[in-house]
Amino acid sequence: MPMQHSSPSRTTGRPRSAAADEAILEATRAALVDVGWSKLTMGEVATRAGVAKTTLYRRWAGKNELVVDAVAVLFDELELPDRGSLAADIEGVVLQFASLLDRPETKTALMAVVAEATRDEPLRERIRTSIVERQKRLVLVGRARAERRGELPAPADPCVAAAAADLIFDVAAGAVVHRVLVSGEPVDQEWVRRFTALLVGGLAAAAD
Amino acid sequence: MPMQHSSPSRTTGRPRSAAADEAILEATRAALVDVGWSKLTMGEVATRAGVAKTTLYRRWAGKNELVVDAVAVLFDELELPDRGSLAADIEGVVLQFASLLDRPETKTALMAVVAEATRDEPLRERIRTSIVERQKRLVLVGRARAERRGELPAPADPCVAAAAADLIFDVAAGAVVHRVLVSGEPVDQEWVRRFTALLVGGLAAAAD
Amino acid sequence: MPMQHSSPSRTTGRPRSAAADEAILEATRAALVDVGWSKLTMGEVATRAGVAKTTLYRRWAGKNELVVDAVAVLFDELELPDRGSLAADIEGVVLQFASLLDRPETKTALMAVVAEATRDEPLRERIRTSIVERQKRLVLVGRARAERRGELPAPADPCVAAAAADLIFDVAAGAVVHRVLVSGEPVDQEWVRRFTALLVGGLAAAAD
Amino acid sequence: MPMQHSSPSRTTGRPRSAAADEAILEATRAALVDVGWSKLTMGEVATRAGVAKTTLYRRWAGKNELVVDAVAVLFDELELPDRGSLAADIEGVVLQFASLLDRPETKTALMAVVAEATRDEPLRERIRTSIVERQKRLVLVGRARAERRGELPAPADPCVAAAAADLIFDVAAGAVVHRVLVSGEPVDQEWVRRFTALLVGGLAAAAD
DNA sequence: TATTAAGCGAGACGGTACGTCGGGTCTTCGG
DNA sequence: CCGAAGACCCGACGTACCGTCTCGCTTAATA
Repeated sequence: MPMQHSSPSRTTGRPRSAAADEAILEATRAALVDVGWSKLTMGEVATRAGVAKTTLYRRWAGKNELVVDAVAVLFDELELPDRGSLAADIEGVVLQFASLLDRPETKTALMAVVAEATRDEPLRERIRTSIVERQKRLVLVGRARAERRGELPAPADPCVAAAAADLIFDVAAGAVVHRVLVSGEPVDQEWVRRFTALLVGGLAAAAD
Repeated sequence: MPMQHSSPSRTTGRPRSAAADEAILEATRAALVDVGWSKLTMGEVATRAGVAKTTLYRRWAGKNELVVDAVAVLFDELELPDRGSLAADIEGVVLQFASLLDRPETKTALMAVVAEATRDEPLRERIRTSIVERQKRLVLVGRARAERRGELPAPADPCVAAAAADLIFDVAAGAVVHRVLVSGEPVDQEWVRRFTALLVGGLAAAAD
Repeated sequence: MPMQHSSPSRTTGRPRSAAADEAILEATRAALVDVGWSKLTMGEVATRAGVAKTTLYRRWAGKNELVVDAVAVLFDELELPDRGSLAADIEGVVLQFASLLDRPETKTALMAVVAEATRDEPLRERIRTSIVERQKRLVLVGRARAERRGELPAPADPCVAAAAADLIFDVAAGAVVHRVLVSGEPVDQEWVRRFTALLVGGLAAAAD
Repeated sequence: MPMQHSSPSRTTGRPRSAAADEAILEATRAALVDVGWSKLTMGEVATRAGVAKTTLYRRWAGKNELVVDAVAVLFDELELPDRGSLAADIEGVVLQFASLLDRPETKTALMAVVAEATRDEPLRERIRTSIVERQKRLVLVGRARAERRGELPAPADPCVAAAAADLIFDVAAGAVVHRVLVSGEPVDQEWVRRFTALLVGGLAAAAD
């Protein structure tokens, strides 16, 4: 997962330590918690992981890529259990997402790598595949479930459906991120309730 | 505006050059366009501004503070002319905001300083007062206008009104930011139309 | 004494404070004792003297010139009372000179300004007139006294006499300076006795 | 020779470049010639040597230590070939020493580091072992040779002998240094002849 | 089993930027 | 015109990380 090797698969020589990989990612997360993104150094990560700097650079191109990989796994925790209604599903996942964003390692890292990505297309792609697309899947699952429940009509055009899913994703994820990181206000029960009402109401209105 | 002086206003000694201030901020914006946030150096800014590094440090504590001030003024361009309806007002301001975020100096800087701010309370406060609060005002203006037009009911409780404004702000700003910087998709006429429909529908539903 | 003014003598305007001059030199000596030559700064001297940096630069061209003037006055303390014999005179003045060199302000400053002077002819001249020539006078006085006593013959040629005085001066001053600053050994009674014996013996032998 | 390593000899890691050492010292001497001591900068030396500043600081604590090492090697050139008599030996070595002191790199550096050493005991020690002691050896060699020739009596007490050697060293080195650097007069054939006469006369007188 | 190609730790390397300090100059005000 | 205060430009400081490079050593798959 870390880096595409020059040779798609070597066979000779000593294989890379699998243990080192996880130690490095773990050390990266720990360092993010302790010192934050901007004071995170490759040397520090290497030391914490009990590994030489060379080993880091053999696997990741730099700090950006390393941190994306270290943080990406955290976003796999997000789940969408069936809570019985569209509103309940939304409230559940929004709370989950907000509490994930509140963790120090994601809080300090996420916006930073996004900022770096504005001038780095490969990084942008990596973020998209490692983090963004995995969350967007939740929107599709939730939508399908709501349709099955009859809460939302099935879209006529699959292309329109995709655009709608993108919109919902940007609105939901964007609102939470903005609330937490920019406004700096808590995503509490009350806010989630109001946000969900707004979103469900908008979806219903748009469906007419 | 740059830095609070130790004494609110000294009288002795040579006064600080007012011209330098603007030259520095302008140089900062130009450098952001050319090299982006992470490769922006204080030395480079000083050179571009025709100023000594010490002059920068005398006025700003570091790169973060400098960039916030340099970028903040751009957000004052946002306006909310009366376009005749709530939907038209929202579409107008969202398009404005999106095109502002698309400028290279804001695109590269905004997320970066927000990321830094997660570990720096004074910086967070500076961002809030210099950038965030100025935008939030637009929400209040738009809401009042919609109420005057009869598109939205006047809220019973001013406290509830404030929370609603905050929510709308986080949703609108967050959605645009996420669309542009995270999803990396354009905020075009079509997307704005769909987003506005969702938001207006949600507001109408919530008002009932 | 400090600096030759651009106009040999002005008449209009506020005259320079005479008190400032002495305060600055005194502050310079004090700072030399505290921090030594290489960490001595003009700003520090100005602060200690309760004077603005501008005032320093109006009177001295730089650190070198200031320190020469500050230290020069100390060399005026050297005296050559008649101790009854050439050897006693030499012993007396050598001890005086050594104890002067042992003072922290001279110890740290003297070699430093001499070093600077190797690439700065005006400074070399200033050192010569302010410090060196004043000591050389002692040699002439001592020689004349020894001749009056009949310990040394009067030189036939005044030109030869001058060269002899220069030689004695370089030998005496050089030996003490080298002993104190380079060898780092004390100039005690015993050493002075041995040195004087060597010098007087040499003079006597050369006189034959 | 440059700096005592923390571990007397490491085994792991990339070894220090031996070539860099000589390049740095050579660059230091060249820079001394061109710009003198007080305008000599570590950055300039690094650039001239084609080396990073960090490499300098990894090996030497600062400018003082670096310059001592750079200049010390020049003093190894001094030799004391047998010229047949004590006076001839002295004249020879004094001329050698004077011409060494006349070289721009020593002239500007020697007094400077001695001045610095007045407030820096480790530096003083470094100067002593790297420069001073090596010259003092010449005195011992010359003395022994003179005794063998019968020009000087063998000293009864070895302790007295050492003190005498120290005295001669301070007188000879001090006189030359003072003549060249303080008085700023040339050490020509004539001066050397007169000085040697004085010294040999003094030694003879003291031996009685 | 021996070879061998790569991985690995350590740490020196050439760089770039940092934030600070001091130098010497200037610009203001008040005396 | 002097003097204080302090901002100004400049250049050097010594440090921190960067990402790369040598070292000597392990380690496992292949021959």
